[in-house]
Amino acid sequence: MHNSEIASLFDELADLLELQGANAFRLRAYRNAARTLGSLTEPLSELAQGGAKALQTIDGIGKDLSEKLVTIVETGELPQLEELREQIPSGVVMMLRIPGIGPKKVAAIFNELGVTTLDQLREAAEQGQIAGLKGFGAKTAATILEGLDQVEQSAQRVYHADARPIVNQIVESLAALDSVTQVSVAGSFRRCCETVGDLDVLATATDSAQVMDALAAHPLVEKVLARGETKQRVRLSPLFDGVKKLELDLRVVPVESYGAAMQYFTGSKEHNIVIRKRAQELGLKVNEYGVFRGEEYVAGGSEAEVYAALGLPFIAPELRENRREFDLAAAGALPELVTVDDIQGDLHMHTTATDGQASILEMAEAAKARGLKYIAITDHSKRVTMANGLDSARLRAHWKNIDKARGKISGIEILCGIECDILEDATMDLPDDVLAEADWVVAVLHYGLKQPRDQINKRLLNAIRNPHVSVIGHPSGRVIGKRPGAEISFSEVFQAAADHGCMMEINAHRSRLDLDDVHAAAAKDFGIPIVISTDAHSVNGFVELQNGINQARRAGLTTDDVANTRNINEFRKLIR
DNA sequence: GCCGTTTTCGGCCCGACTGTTTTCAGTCG
Repeated sequence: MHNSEIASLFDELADLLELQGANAFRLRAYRNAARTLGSLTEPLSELAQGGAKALQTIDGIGKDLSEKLVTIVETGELPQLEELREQIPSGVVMMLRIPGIGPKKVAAIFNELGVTTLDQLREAAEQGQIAGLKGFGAKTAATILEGLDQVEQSAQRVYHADARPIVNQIVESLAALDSVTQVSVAGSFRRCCETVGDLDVLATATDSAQVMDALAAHPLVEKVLARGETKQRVRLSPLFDGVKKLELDLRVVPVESYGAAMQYFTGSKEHNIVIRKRAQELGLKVNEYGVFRGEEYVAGGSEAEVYAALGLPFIAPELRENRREFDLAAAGALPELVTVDDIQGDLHMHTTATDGQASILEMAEAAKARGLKYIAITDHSKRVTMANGLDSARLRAHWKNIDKARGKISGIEILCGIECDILEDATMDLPDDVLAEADWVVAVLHYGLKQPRDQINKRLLNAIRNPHVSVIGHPSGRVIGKRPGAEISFSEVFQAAADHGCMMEINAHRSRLDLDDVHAAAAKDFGIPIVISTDAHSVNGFVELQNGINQARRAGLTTDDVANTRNINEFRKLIR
């Protein structure tokens, strides 16, 4: 069973226990554990070989949870969970996803009305049974009916890239108001998470009512869900088809609290729990209004002030996940994060030779316009028949065309590359003598991803040991690890890459973001050069670079860690 | 259920908003 599946068992257990009214701190222990397990880079099935004791070295895993983990790994199930599932139908757990309805209300609905499915819930609400329950009323019944419509939607999250234009429009329109002095986005969007569940916007203003009125009247706002003195929650209409309706929280705060509020609402929750504990230890209190010693205001105008009051340097939002930012801060070793402007080359893209939409020259011109100094054209190899992949002869002809294109454009270098499949039998899709002629070889797995872990590992290791392979694309949990039974041993793969001078790619395409932040951070620890590539299939594809940068920053990468921040000559030296 | 330079008990971050109440519990972030 994969780590993320095991993590979701713990999350499910927490949901079920919560419906039974279990101690809140016990629930937190399960949820913390689920979060930690989900972000491990080594398979739990392997770690569990060392027994319960070995698992207890994982933060947040104690005696009880380590024993449960061993049971799960050995038997594939957990008796306690099975038992709870029998007591509480899955439809009841689904009710927890209705906005505005929590465990207490769901438990009441289940226990007092015997409602066990969402359909029954809708019926009960429509017939007035819900409003008749103690502690419930007409409003709650209406909330449930409305929420039921959103349940399916609310499971989705929205790509950062899709939320960006929405955020920009709203922030810009609020910034234009007379009474607004500062406005900015906070939350998971500001932390540059790959996806966002909702949006948080913060403002300082001389007239908070004007700001809230303006937001309510914004063309992107579909409905005001709640409004108070300092806080307004709205539902947005989608900017594109197929993107879910985001909810947005606007908070209007005093100028002296702006930094504290930014810090508070940027999160993450886990980062802030550490912040608040640290404050307590220093005899201080931190909330969204500032840092206080007793009643006395100590800091809060800027985030830097807040961190300084706690004896900390400013920590970049992307790092605020309580992973290792506090250790790095203590060691004075917070990284200076790579930015999108640092990138000089893009090393993964397609043309009309295979499944791209633009010619070599068009891609080169678009890359140049984007400010890039070099690119690698990396069309598919023959195994990818669906994309009209190239065999040796077509590839050599394609490289000749690249050479011709070089003569028609100046100011950008074009490398002759190939995205070569690593076949199911662990050999490469093209012969070594062809790969040897390439400037740049991206080795990837497209097929046979459900093979056993050992075979997947073997394929990756073989590619890494092939001296003609420049970089491994798609190596992370995204493509491989999340497929049951096919997790890879990251330390083995990363160690091999480090030993052989093989790079690792952060694939920036939003829907196949690969080598995510957690794995990129692990790769950095092994000293592997990392390239951030767009996998562009059209001239518009380069905008995706930002997604890769987001992951790189969340991984704590600097310009030194990212190979394609170097100029072409320095970059060539890194290619083995 | 986890954790410990206050270590085997007693803590565990903090506040806003809503609805159903008549002073507060539930939910959310």
